[in-house]
Amino acid sequence: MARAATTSDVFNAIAEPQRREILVLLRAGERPVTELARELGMTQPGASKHLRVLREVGLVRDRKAGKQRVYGLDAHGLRPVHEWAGTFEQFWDESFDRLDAYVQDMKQTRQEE
Amino acid sequence: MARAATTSDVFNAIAEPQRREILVLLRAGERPVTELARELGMTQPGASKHLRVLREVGLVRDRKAGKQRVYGLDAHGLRPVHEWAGTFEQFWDESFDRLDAYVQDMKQTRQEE
DNA sequence: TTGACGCATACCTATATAGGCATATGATTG
DNA sequence: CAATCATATGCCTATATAGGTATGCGTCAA
Repeated sequence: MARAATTSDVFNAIAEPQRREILVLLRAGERPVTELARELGMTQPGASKHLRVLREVGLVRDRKAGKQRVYGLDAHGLRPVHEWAGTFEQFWDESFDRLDAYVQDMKQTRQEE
Repeated sequence: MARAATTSDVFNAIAEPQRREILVLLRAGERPVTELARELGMTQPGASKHLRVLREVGLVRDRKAGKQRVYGLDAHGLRPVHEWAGTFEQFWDESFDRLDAYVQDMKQTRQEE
């Protein structure tokens, strides 16, 4: 099997650096495709493709504005990411003393089996 | 070009659902490979491969314990993910930056799906 | 030393991109 | 209607997996 589709979920969608850049740019406001492409130094088709992925997972939405199609941020879908990573918060501040203690525990437990 | 390598950064590493499951499991304590594989219903080589990716981006550490190799969590690398997603926090609760009512309607519609 | 056990790797296959380029699609204007 | 601008897509290539299977390697017990 290949890697999971980027359209399958938000975690895959934001795995791409350029897509994260797009989201950051859109934080400052809506933008048409060409402007996004220009600001990020990518081709127009390239920008459109990334925007499509972001749209399919619901991180951006588009709105027609004359000849242009304006993309805007919908960061709602990033909340699960934030919360998921947040569940590990207690582990990244502490020293590993605690973990090491746990390790010793496991070691003993196994030896006693 | 193909997609960026999973080993390139944490965002790519956690894009894989099974790897996220591994991290969640390790939150409860260290575990040898075989036990992880059993608990997650994957083959031993499969678990080893995912663990390798996680190790290369620094999300897990391994320690030899006799015949076994025990893997432990090092969630430190998840902090950037949490913080990055957090920079969008102001956008997922309240009204959108400069998006109009039309956008709000779209938001509600999608949330109801 | 010989097995047995636990794990990492090599190898192979199918798949999903990311990108570049050409072109179809839509909308706007003269 | 024709020309033009703004985007989206189709097509093609090279690459990076995710998984499965077989196997090599190191460790421990008898």
